[in-house]
Amino acid sequence: MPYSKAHKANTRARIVQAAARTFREQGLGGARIPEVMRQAGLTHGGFYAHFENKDALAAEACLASANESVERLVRRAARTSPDDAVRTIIERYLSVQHRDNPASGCMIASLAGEVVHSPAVVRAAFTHGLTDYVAQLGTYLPTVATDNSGNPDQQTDEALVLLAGMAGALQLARAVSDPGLSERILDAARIFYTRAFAGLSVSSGSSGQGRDAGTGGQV
Amino acid sequence: MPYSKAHKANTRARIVQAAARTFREQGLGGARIPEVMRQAGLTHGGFYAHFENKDALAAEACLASANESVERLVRRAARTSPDDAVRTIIERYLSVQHRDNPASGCMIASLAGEVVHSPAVVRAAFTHGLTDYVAQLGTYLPTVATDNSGNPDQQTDEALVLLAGMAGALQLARAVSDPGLSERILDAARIFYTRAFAGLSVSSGSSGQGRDAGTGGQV
DNA sequence: TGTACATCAGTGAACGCGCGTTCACTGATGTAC
DNA sequence: TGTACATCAGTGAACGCGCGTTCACTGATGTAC
Repeated sequence: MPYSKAHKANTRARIVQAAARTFREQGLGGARIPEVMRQAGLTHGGFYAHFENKDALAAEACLASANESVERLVRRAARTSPDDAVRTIIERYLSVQHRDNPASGCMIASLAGEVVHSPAVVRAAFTHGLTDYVAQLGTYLPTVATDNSGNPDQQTDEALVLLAGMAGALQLARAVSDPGLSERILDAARIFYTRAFAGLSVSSGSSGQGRDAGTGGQV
Repeated sequence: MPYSKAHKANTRARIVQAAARTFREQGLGGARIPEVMRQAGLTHGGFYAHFENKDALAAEACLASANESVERLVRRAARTSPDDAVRTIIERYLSVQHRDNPASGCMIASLAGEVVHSPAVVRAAFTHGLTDYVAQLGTYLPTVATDNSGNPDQQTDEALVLLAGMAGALQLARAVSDPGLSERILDAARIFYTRAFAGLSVSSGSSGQGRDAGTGGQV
């Protein structure tokens, strides 16, 4: 019985954490296994003692990233007044910090485009992570933005729209090569979604709010 | 002087068209040059007589796809009453047909996620294409959804938000492995953006409207 | 308590496939005579 | 007008790199005696 069971589990967790960051930063295709292992303080050969293949790791990374974001949502909401929760979430999501720090950011925005071309394991994990995130996000929404048809799942619908909209805007802000356009996308989307989902008070100003140095655009 | 100049230009155009479809369908990383050339009725060796490398082709494909979409926007708007233009655009964009036919669909939704990791040529072309598309989309917007601060570029801001939101929703609808969730994303987003950008009348019903067979989700 | 042993997490060289790219060749075409 | 020729678009075999994956090995650890 060499090493404790905890030791291997610990190592595995380190690999998943490294993968969660690297995949978000480099994409599913761009991230390389040797790089992930190096980030976890290991060499590439040991990888297959922990995972079946790269796709299996990608799947776990999706779930880990989503959990990370959900927990951050919960922690952040606990600190603010309920009314401010949505506004704060939107402002953080559509901030320059989030745009510039994909490694610690929302995995939906980072991976959605590539997941379409990924095998079932990855897509299933992505779907699961997205569902969790949306469920949590929905709990902060006022349930007034879309309609009043009495649909009990309305909060989820709104959360889906908000998440999709923010993720789309963040992606475009990252993709575009014109810095002015990039900020413009963030600003316009921030103002629009704040108004639509967080009541009427809009904080104007360009990409503001979190411009202080910090842990960087974490969502 | 073998062959006419028109002959080579013609071939080149065929390659770009094939690339525009293949890149949108398979992604920038997933599309392979031999496959593109085969789609254009050629073999892979001839490729470098027309383009410097794969990235140069990707850049041209971005522009071609964007032009295709802009022209479709213009043609479609010319057929409907001005008030219905936005509604029609939103309903088409967020349709099951568009989701299931990326090859002829919006290149923003298909490529945004990968463009982030692409070299400058591709990002520049993507940015250019996006700018053109947004400019055209802006001309159909009523300029009432965001604010009334008198900003002369407000239509562009709104178009950016609308495009980002729709592209994000379409991407998620494609990425998710649960068909029910996929349709739900499209439905929720369609209702939301129609309400926000095309006045009050909402066409409910699930993913409806364009369910007839057709040329397939072209945007 | 100390020591030999069995286990297996982790190492790093090597393999092999896929794909972008190159290159020597071919054959279809327009021009010159 | 017909024919030889020069050009170069297009062919397809081959190259080479990157990266996922494999594998023989090592050495750190917990257990048995």
